[in-house]
Amino acid sequence: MDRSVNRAPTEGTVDPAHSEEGVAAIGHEETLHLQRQLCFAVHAASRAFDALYRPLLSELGLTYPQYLAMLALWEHRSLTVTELGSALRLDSGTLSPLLKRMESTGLVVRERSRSDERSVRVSLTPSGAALKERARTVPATILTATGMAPDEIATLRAALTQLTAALDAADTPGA
Amino acid sequence: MDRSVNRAPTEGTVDPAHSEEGVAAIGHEETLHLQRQLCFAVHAASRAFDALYRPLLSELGLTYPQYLAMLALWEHRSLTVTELGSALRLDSGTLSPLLKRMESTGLVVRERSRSDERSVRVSLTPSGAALKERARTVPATILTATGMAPDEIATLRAALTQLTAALDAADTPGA
DNA sequence: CACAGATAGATTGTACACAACTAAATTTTG
DNA sequence: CAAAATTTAGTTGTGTACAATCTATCTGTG
Repeated sequence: MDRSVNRAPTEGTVDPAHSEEGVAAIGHEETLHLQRQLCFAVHAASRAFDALYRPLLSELGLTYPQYLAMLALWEHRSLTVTELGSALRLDSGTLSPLLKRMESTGLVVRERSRSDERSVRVSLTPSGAALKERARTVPATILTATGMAPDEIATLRAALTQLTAALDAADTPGA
Repeated sequence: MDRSVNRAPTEGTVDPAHSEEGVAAIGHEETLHLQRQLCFAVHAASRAFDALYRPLLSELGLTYPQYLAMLALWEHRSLTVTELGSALRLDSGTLSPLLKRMESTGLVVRERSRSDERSVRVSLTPSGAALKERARTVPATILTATGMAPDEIATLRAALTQLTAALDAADTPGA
């Protein structure tokens, strides 16, 4: 099948929006429309980012989640699995195999902490640290692709960060 | 490990932002900071949505991507796999197994078109159509959780839709 | 009609992502 | 200090998600 998936539905096979912005009266039952869902817009943007990053990162031998992990490690040099999970919002079920793959490609090393044998410290190898230089061109490429000005990006990022915090809070009623 | 992942890093183990909004001078090399990446904010929001929807949809016997597929089908009653892929921005490698699972749970039926034996039409079963009634409460629950006003949501959704279109365009230089 | 090319889905392989569970180590408590 | 509770990673199972590839079918051209 078509490998370029379904980019830019310029010729909507399924008519993308019934009226684009009917923000006003939503009296009856239009709340279950796909194009009206904020969650879908977020989901679609996330996958579009992934598709754009994929070929760039492939040259560096990284997947997109691995790139996010490297961003955290380039900043902190060394983190425990829990700290990395906290930064990336990922749990051990995702991180354990991801870090194992990154260790097998020589970007990081994992070693049990001597002071607390429960924790595993993930550290950059020289090779992993050196990769930062090759990654420097990535952000500018992505920035250009967004077609947005830096302040617009900052605004959007802030809105999303706040949204995420609100969703988290709603998801943890008690705590 | 902790199953509640790493929600609300209220007590930043890895200090979430070095200065929150240093939108101004980014002269040197701060472009590779995790918290500065719009892509990460989008990615995090997407996963936060998924976590919030999960328990709600679980009661309906749906996963989040399956819910999105149902939204499209509740609107159109019946779609080919390609049309559904176009609406959801998913390819056949994802949709084939997903639809097979939905068929096994009795929500949809799949049948080869007589007019074009290559295409497969996905249609709601009575059970799948009836599920819409039980799903009606979902959007309001999510809306409340966002803590946003409807017009704020519309604005954010529009910004994300535009961003997605820009990323798609950049990803398809020629076409 | 023959046949090259295009199209529709399915399949295979790799990589997230999370729930549920397990094992091991540490901390808290009585 | 010993038992209970907590914390830290890892493992297993299910479900996306996409690239690459495959088969079947259809379409266009001569």
